[in-house]
Amino acid sequence: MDENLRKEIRKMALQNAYEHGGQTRDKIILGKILGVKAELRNQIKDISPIITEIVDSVNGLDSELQKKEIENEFPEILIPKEKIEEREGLPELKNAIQGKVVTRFPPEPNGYPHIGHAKAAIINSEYAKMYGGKFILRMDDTNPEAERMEYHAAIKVGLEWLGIKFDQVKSTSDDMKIFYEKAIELIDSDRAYICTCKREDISKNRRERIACKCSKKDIKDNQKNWEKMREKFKPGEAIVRFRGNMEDDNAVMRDPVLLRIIEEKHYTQGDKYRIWPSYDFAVAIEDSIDGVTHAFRSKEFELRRELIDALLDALKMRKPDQGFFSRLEFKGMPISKRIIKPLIEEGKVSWYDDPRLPTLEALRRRGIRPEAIRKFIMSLGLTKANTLAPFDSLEAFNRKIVDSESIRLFMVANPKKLVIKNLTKKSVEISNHPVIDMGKRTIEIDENFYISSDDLKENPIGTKLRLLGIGNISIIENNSEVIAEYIGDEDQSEIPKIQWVPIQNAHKIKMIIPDILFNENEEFNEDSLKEIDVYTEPYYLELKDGDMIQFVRFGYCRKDAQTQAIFTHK
RNA sequence: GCUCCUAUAGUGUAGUCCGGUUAAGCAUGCAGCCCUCUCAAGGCUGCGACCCGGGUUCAAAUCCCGGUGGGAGCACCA
Repeated sequence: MDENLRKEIRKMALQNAYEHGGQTRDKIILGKILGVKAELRNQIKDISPIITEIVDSVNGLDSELQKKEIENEFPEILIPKEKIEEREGLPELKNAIQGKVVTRFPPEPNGYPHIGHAKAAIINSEYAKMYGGKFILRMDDTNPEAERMEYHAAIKVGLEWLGIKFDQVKSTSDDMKIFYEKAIELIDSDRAYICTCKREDISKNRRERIACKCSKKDIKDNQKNWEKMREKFKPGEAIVRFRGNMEDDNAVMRDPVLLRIIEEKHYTQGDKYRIWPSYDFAVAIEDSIDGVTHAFRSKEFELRRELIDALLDALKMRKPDQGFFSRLEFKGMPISKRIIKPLIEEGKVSWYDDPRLPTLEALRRRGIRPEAIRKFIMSLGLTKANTLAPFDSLEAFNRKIVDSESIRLFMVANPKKLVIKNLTKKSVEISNHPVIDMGKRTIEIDENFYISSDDLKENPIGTKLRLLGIGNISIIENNSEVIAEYIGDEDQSEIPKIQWVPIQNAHKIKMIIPDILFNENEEFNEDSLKEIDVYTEPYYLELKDGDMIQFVRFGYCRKDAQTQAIFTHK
């Protein structure tokens, strides 16, 4: 046993003892030394007793002696350990070549974009950015019954607001001719057949893993029926099915639908087509021909991975790598149209931009910044575990961004009139931000103010308050209005500091305070939107709509209009 | 019912593939202190976790087996 090794072990033992109250353990030291010197792993029997001996010896010293030895022999131990550097951003991709990664975000234009869309768009776009690759926005519009131009536009606006840049924008419906070619190819090679069974029967057979009679038809029949699908068959009478495996454990593989007849007018293609590809068929082909190398989507699609691979194999087309992530939803904030739509119809929620909703438009109105959303989503990582993120977390990111650009203003809720008897000041100058130079504003004052009754004790007579920027007062009367006397400017830190608004030029606004829509028991929260009348300084009128404000001692708000502000967060 | 995915502090995650260098890292939250004419931001300190049970191994959050909890799919929606 060479001396250097003994010394190294002793150093480790001392360090570990030092970090753990003067005691260490041989198993831990063994693990540590094997971690550093992998070559010792086949000599465990030899070094174990030595480690035990050294550890015992170190444990036998009192901490003073340990420290002395460290100082003399291994002073480097005393230097605080450097923090382990955390990986920035998303985990590395498999099979990714710098400059050759292509990702895509394929939303269906059937609703307003929300935080879930943001997650998919951000993850895919970050990967393209990370590898210097290409990022595609593809409107996945293969169900004419659901797609609308209004949604298409809203999605683009939302993504633009998020600051997501695309190298290419397209629609799945641009490639209808290709879907037809590929469908014919599958029919001609007997990898697909036309099924004319009833919808319920198909579903039942699928559940029971039974093949239907249509799957036994020969290629010629299928080719004939394909032609009939183009005009003669009515919607629902015939579909193209992939020959998968009716007995597969993965139900998705049980002869899935590839194309079906829909006669609804499409929002961009009109009535040019009546046979439309299903999601699986369209995505498989699109990702392949678009050159997508890595396709990430939420995990409810996980079982489709096998189908998409099988489809592309049958067509001898290139396959992308597929990845999945958990859906993102906030506690008490529904994401699905199924839940939001009735709320709007019942008038419980005003519209898709209601600040209680997790739509991008609502988040924007509420004062959440795109950069906060990006950081937040990146902080969630690529996990497949269910995420029910607390809104707190997003707020924390947002607060840090918004703090440096929010002007500090005074605002009084639950106002109570205050008269200061002996105040001679006619105006005060107050700085717009405590650390950043955002200028100052002058507020004209007289002896009449609003202060918040929240800042008054039950029996406030005799209490002292400091009106921020003005000075100290002592309360002498508390009836319908509070009467106080001015007692000087001295900064006495034990006096509570409060904000105020001069009555003579107070500006009344409506403060909207959004809260979660559904409580723990998933019942609608009747108090989810509070609207209170509050008074602000007149300076509020000089701000632009959309500006962020921090009302001192209240929280961050976004100016929504001259007479209305929305509470963002504390 | 069948199939798949998933499980780390109050919450969200890193680490898990390839067992040891971390008696588990970060953020948020909470508590305290500093700074400050805000209950903000910033700085510092503290609190707090490997779902359960077996097994393999000198060594398991990590590998294996068996449970349990949560989610998803079984559409002519995507």
